[in-house]
Amino acid sequence: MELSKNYVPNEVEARWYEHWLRKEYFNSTPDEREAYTIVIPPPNVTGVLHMGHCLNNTIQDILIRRARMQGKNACWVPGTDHASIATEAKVVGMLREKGITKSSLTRDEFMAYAWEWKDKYGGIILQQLKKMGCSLDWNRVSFTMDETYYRSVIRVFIDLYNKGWIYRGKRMINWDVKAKTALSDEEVIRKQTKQKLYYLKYLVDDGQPIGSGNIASVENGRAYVTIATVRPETIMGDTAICVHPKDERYKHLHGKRVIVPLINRSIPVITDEYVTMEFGTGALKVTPAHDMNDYQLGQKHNLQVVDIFNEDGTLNEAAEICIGQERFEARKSIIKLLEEGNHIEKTEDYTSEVGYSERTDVVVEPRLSLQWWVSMGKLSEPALKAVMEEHIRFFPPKFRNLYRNWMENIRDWCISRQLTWGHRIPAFYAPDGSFVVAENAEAALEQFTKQGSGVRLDELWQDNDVMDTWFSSWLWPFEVFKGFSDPGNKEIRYYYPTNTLVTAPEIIFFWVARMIMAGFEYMGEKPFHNVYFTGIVRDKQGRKMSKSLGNSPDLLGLIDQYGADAVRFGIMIASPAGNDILFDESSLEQGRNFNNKLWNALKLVKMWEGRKDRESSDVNRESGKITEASRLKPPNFAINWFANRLNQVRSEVNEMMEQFRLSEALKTIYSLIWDDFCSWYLEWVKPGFEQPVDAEVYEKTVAYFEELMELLHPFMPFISEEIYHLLGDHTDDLCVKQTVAPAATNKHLLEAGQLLKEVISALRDARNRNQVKPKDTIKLHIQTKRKKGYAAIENILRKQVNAESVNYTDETIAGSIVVAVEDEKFFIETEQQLDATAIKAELLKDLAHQQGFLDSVIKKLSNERFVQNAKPEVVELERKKQ
RNA sequence: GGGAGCAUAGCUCAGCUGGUUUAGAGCAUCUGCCUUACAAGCAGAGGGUCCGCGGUUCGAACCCGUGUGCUCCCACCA
Repeated sequence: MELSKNYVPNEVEARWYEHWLRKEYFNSTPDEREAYTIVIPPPNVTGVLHMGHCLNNTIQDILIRRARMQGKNACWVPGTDHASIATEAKVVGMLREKGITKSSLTRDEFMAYAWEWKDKYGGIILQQLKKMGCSLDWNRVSFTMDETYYRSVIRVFIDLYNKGWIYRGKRMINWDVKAKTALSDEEVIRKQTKQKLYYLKYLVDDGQPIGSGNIASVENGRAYVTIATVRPETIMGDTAICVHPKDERYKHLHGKRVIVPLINRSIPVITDEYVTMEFGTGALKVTPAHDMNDYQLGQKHNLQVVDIFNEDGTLNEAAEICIGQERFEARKSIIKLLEEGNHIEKTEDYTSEVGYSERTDVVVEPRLSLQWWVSMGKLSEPALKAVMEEHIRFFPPKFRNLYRNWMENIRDWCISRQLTWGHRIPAFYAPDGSFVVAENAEAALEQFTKQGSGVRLDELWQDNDVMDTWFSSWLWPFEVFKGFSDPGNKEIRYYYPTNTLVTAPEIIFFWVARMIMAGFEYMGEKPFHNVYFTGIVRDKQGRKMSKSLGNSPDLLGLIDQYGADAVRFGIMIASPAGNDILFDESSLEQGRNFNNKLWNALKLVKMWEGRKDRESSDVNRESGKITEASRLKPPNFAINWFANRLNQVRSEVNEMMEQFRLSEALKTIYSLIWDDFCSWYLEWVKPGFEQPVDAEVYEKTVAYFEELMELLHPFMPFISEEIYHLLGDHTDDLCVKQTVAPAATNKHLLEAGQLLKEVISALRDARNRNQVKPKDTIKLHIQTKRKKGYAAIENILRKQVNAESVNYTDETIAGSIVVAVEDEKFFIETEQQLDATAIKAELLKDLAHQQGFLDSVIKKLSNERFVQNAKPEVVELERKKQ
């Protein structure tokens, strides 16, 4: 068969993925084997594949494929997340294009559009994962709003409510005035923002009437207090002024009242140690309705709460002035009014962090609102313990500290969202405002009736809010196996706890921590044994990849250009667990080059296929002459050495994989293939041009190559499968080939191989330095105590350094290039004119290095305290160096 | 403000229990090669104040202290 010059991935990839699917290799059902389970972190239905997914899913596929080849029942569950905010935004956008506003639709109508959108676009990302070679069990695709899943989410809500852990409370929340929704703390992005700090004068209320109209001026002679604020538009919500109790400047104000400018409301001066005396003027305006801290202060001091904003961020009647204006408009108007009234003492530029909505990028408004909350105290206890006691292991372990810190300071979780797409809160209200929590209206009515309420079914209405998306995805590891909806079923018993969760550290609190909590609460067992945290994929300059920066490469384009294996290689080669990856296309090039290297090695071996010769020996391969050395069949050394080297690396790779050192494992395999196999082994056994190849050499080489492909397969599944089949007529597939444990290795043989490599490199270096042309042959003289050992490798050595002859000598050969490796000496005799001074300089440099090394050893050994204190084996080691 | 982490070659990273470490790898660079598998290649080479300072130790890239710089998380002062 004619093989193309270079490896062409696209056709190969499509063909093999199709084949694997047809053979149903990725499908799993419970059986007697050990299960190895991974649930995919469900991407948003709105998502398209990006570099983060690429990294994350490549890692999962490596783990799953490896487990599959180790005889485990590998099950990787795919699925998507309904992503309420993101999806609703998409659907609203789509409707807008059609000229439909969301408010003109009923809930059911909107949901119909949303489902239509989901069915049309929601599966794109899963299709893209196939291009990457991901071996997901496609019979198990789950969605967080599947019928039973949906019902489970509702029932979990009801259960937690009945346990008293879900409550409805008026709390200060982050409000997105554009999306008109509550945001979780995690959805608020804090950004340094330039602002102005206004110093406002509040008159002390001395019982004197304020000037006419409703704008009071600060008149000469009247006492006032100055406060600093960046939000003058909220002064109408002020219900107190607060100073530090120990602040001497304001002691005279204790117990007094002051007057809010413009609206002339009289408010008390309170004292609290919360106030920082050094900041601003040391006097703080307290606006409980519009600031998190002020709210807490207000509660502590029993202050009135005056909410001056509507839900869209415009001012309401309670503001008394500027009613209907948008908050930033109102700020301008108020400043103007304050200036007119001489209430502004001064303004300063000021930079501080302001919260912005992750979704709409508008400034978040702290707002009092009735929301649904989960009290986290009880839930977090076992979840914290499991990680601290390493029942769940984190890779890298440094994230345990982060986790503990958060879990120990955990706050209640606001789970209601003012959206339509999602799991609707199962609370039903009667016209009098009372409510019950129930699975449906009929069940709700039953409860009302039991309570003695005479409410009718048609009078009940259900809460319009939906739940935070994470309130569904925290059930993911067990509900994909129906562990909650069908407790104790065969699948959940077999697959749960899952083995490894692979995810980004960014969502350790959003998702990982909550899954652990839900797992313990509903399955009585942790959801996974290990958590592998990937890094964040950044661009070359270290910036996070984002749509707005436009630095996010088109992944499918990259797969087209380089091939999926090369992309997998490129993303994995330099990404230890937990380390951010500075993504650079050059690593994909490296992957593509590696593909080619494999391809060319295949071409070489295939060339031998028709030329194997059972009768041949090294004799006719070299020159036809029978010599003493050639009867020793030098390739035996190469064959035996590589068998050992292969086993050695396989053990190393096993160890690395156990420790989740994936990129190191890949590097090790890369080097085994490129250096040991291609650069050394193949060169050592390669017959001369158009010479036949020894049948044993051929067969062993093919076997080694197949083993290498087996080792590589989890990382680069397509090319390894392709080469495996091109190497031989296999009826099985590498994808499901069962790996046997690596054999023990022969230490001496490995050391001999290492020495041979070093000798060859040293001799080549000497040739290079002395400008001996590659084509020019040399005469090699070896001064060694181990002549016997050289017999086995002499032919390899001769070929590798282009020597026309190899002799053994006890004496120095005059006029030759001297090379020393360990305690062996080599003399290169050549026609080449030698530069004696250069050679001497080289030798002296080397001697100095050796001497320095020796000196350090002698120094150590002559140090009595070293000999006394160091471990005997260490001393022994140093003695040997001498 | 509280917490965590990082700093090793131009770049990305190894270096696990302090001792074969006068510190390694890949990429990049340089030199020489179109050598019948591969120039997307081959053969070699150069490249380091292990962030600074102090300490512990017979011995420190590694342990301790401290300083500097960077990253992330949490909480935030109006």
